Amino acid sequence: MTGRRDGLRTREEILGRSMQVASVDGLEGVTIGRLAGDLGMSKSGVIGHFGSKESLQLATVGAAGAVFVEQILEPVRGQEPGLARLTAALDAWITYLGSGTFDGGCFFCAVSTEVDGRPGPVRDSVVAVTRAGWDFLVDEARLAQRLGEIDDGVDPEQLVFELHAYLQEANWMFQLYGRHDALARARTAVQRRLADASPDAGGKRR
Amino acid sequence: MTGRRDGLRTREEILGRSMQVASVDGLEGVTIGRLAGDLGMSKSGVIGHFGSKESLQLATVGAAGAVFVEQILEPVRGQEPGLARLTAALDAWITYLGSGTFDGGCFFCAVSTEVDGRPGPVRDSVVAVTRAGWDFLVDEARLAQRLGEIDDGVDPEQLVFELHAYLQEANWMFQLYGRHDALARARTAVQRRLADASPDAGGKRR
DNA sequence: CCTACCGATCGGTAGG
DNA sequence: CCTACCGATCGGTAGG
Repeated sequence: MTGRRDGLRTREEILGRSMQVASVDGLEGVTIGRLAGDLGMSKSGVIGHFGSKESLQLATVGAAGAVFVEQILEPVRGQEPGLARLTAALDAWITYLGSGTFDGGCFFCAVSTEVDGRPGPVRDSVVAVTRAGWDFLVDEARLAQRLGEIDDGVDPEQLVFELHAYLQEANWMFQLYGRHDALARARTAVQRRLADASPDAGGKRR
Repeated sequence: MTGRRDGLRTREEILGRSMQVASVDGLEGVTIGRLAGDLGMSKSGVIGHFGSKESLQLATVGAAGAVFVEQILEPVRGQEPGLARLTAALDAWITYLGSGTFDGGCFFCAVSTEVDGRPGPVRDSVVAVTRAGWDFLVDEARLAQRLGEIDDGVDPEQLVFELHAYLQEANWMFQLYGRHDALARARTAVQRRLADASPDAGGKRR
């Protein structure tokens, strides 16, 4: 009984460390020997929980997806669907970028550019998780439009393209240049873009 | 005489291959043995031109910076300074993203997220080159504002934050999802943002 | 530019 | 979960 529980706990410790390492050095930087050294265990003890490095990478992506859901999607479940929830999610997303949850900043910003040129299950998994985040934003934007909170002339996909761009740019600028004002710039950009998309703004075509 | 010329040519062949590999698999993916295999030469033949892997990485970043200057900054030198040149540079930048110049898309998009968590000369070099591109955009935006082509209420850094975000998002979406419409979305976003920043648009505060 | 080699580390397995 | 080990590859050097 305690054996199984300890096994699950060790597995989660491995995944926790693996996410941190991947956020800084990418999924290729997650080597079995390094995790073993960091966690004070043997290589076979690490890999035994997953079977192969690819399985470990897939489990790491899944664990990071769960963190994303927990930090951005869960907190906004209580919000009114539509513009209120969209705004709250973007706010939580920017907060997450500066939260220090991962040592290397946004896990998927780091990992998606790493795997985008390497076909295979790991890439497919990263595509699926990031697409879920993207689709969530588009769905809320579409709903907001149907509710009359966003002007009819706006293309929801184009709107999300721009909003998501601010999030990625903020993480890039913060991580590469250490500029803490990047997060404030993203908030400013999001507010401006949503204000322009409101029906009150007269549409502004698109 | 031909000896020195051949040496320089080989060096450029190594750097050309190194840039391609780095755009797909990152600077850590550029291993001496892999380059040697790809180019049909020995490992010592490759590393002899640079002395160490770090020097090879630095030379690769420098070579990619030269490509960036050649494809984006050189073509817009003939444009009128200010808004015309800013617009032309953004246009050339988006064209570069879809040009197939590098197998893995924008070299610096791939490499900057890789090195942002690894202090050292390679990171410093990537910071310097990307900053030069950023500063170029800010300088042109400031000039455009002084010329009355951009409204006085606009913050040039905030404007460039948003414009640069569209460029990065386009590369991200294109590389990860294979969506060719990402480039058109970036053009749409750039046009809309610049139109909103024009004095004719009445400022729109910021 | 080459061959031949160095110690370290890689992912992974055998056997317990 | 461990030790002990495998072949492959890593960055780099010696000597030519």
